[in-house]
Amino acid sequence: MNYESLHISPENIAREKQVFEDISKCISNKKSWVFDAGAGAGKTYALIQTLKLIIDLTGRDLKKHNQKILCITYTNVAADEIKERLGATTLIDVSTIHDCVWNIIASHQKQLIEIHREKLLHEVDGIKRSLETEKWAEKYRILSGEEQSLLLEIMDSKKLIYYKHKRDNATDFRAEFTDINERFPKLLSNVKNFNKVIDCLFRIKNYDETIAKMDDSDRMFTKVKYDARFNDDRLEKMRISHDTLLEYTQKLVSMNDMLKQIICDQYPFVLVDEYQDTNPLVIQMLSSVDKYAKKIAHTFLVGYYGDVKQNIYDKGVGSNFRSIHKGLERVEKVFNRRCSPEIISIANKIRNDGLVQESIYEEFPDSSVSLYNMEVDRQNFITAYTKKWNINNKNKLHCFELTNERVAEQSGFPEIYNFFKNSKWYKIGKRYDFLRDHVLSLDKNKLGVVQKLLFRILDFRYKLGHDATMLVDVFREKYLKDVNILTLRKLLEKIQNISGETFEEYVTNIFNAYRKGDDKYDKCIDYVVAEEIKSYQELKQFVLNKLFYFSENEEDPDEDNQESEEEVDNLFKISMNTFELWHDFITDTCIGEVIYHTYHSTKGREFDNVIIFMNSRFGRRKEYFSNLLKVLPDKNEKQEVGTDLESARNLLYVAVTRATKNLCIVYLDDLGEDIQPVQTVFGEIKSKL
DNA sequence: GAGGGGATTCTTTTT
DNA sequence: GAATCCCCTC
Repeated sequence: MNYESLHISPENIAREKQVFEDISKCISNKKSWVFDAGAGAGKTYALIQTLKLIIDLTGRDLKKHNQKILCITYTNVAADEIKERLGATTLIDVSTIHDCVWNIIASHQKQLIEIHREKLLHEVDGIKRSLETEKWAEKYRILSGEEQSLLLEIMDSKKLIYYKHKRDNATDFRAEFTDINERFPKLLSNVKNFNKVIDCLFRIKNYDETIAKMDDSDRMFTKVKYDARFNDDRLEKMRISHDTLLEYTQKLVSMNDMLKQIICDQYPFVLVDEYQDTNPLVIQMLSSVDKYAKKIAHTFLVGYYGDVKQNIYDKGVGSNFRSIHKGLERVEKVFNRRCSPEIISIANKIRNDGLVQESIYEEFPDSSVSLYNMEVDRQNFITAYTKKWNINNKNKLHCFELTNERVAEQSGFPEIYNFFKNSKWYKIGKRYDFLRDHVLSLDKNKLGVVQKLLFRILDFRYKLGHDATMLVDVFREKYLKDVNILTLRKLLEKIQNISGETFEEYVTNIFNAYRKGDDKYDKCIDYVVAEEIKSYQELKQFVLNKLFYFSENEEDPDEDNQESEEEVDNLFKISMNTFELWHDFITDTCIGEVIYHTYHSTKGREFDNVIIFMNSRFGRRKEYFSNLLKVLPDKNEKQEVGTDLESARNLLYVAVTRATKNLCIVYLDDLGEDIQPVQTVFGEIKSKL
């Protein structure tokens, strides 16, 4: 969309200015505020304007007192964007909440250790309580105290064997622990419950030992560590997760007035971007600093920017916000600078909190909204709409799907996604939650080990095929220094000429020319592939080791290995075109006219042409969207708080408001008889293309 | 037909 | 890691 040609009336310009003046009044009256604005209102713009205004008003004082403005974002991407739009300034710290909070508290190790010790004790208590009450532990409870300690003793001596076979099926697992089965006959009747109990026992032991070491001031146990790369608590190793970091911070701040003062003196202004996504503990913390600052009469202003209805993450504070940080001035912006009036009107009906948006523009280009309820072949439907909306490379079509699996399928590389999904490491290893990051992340660092290797080869090939690519992108910089251009060009040509219809062929051809006397070529291949892989066979072996033989399961090597080998073979027999589509997807360079996203991943973005494919089920919740559609324009917000209805509503709101001009929703399940609510919002329900 | 146990099947996103 | 389906036993 080209918004610059759209006209805004003088009245609306004045009204928009007034909104900003409301914020500026909060600043001069020293009142914290919350800026609520629906989708497409220009929230980030307002945030940046506010930052600039604060600098204009108080920059000099801030500098004099060595103070700063703090701007907290939810993601690194958002932090980077704000930094860029802001330009160079030393008066503003922009960072994610976790970075920021860790910077503040990391030096308070003495108190952190105390909190950590308490947490460990608390966890041990909790685990003991579940062993005493939960049904899955009832077989364990039957044992006498002596038997219980004996069990722990035996299992502790077999710890490595236990972890190795933990994921085996029940029969194999029992075979490995026949001695336990003899000594405690009933205990292994349910292997899963047994595992749960043993895990608990180990954790208690670990935590107890850690507490003891902390009390002994063991050198390895004098500091609490946080590493943004890991998302799991390793409390016994003094390492905490993202959530625990916030938990500790909140505790530390609440019990330490000195720290509250340090925070408010260091950062008299704190702006929170997308506050609805922020963990409630963060809001609690800011609220308590706010209270304390008032008590000691220091300046401390918080400005929250966000939209409760765009909370689509489970852990975000969402609509609970208002009950946590009270006494805020509310600034509301009703303008929408993104969507057509038609789409705005639908979005207004989906919202149920009373915020009604209006377009800021006097006129808007032709737009369309339609809703279909029918079973469709997606491809046919998309083809029809490609014509209808005149889709081409400059006017792309964006399709929203609920799951990543479907996005992978529609984007043309289901075989690749499914290969990983069905590989042992993910499937038997129950690492389902890693799949998305490992296979589909646009951040290459987040890809899995195997995926990274495949990506390197594909990216190398892609860059060779593109004229715009600089030599430095393809070759290690070291080469460029002592090789003359002619040799380099020859080498480039040689590599460019490597062909292959499938991944197997391509890699085979790469290695056919390897170690044939061309030292420079060899080095180049070493760099791209990996030092330890010298043939297609070795590549295959690498994949097998990482994804299939990782536990070195020695039993039935024949049958097992053959099957796994076949799967890897099949992966590499897939056409190179399919791999290219995967490569384009994770580099965000899709050349097609149709681009697929999950609903969630479109947050913050906007597209001219959007088709939303929707069905009733989302995950385990079979009636996720069907329940919402039955009550769609219902304004009874309070009853919905915390329910699936609320989260479905927010997700639909986010999805719908991504569209600027053309929007089409396709509901693929039966709408049932109660179609009135859907009609009220979307008008006619079409059942034919 | 009730309940126990095993295997299989699921979503999204961020730090 | 919970929900659900399926199979088995009593």
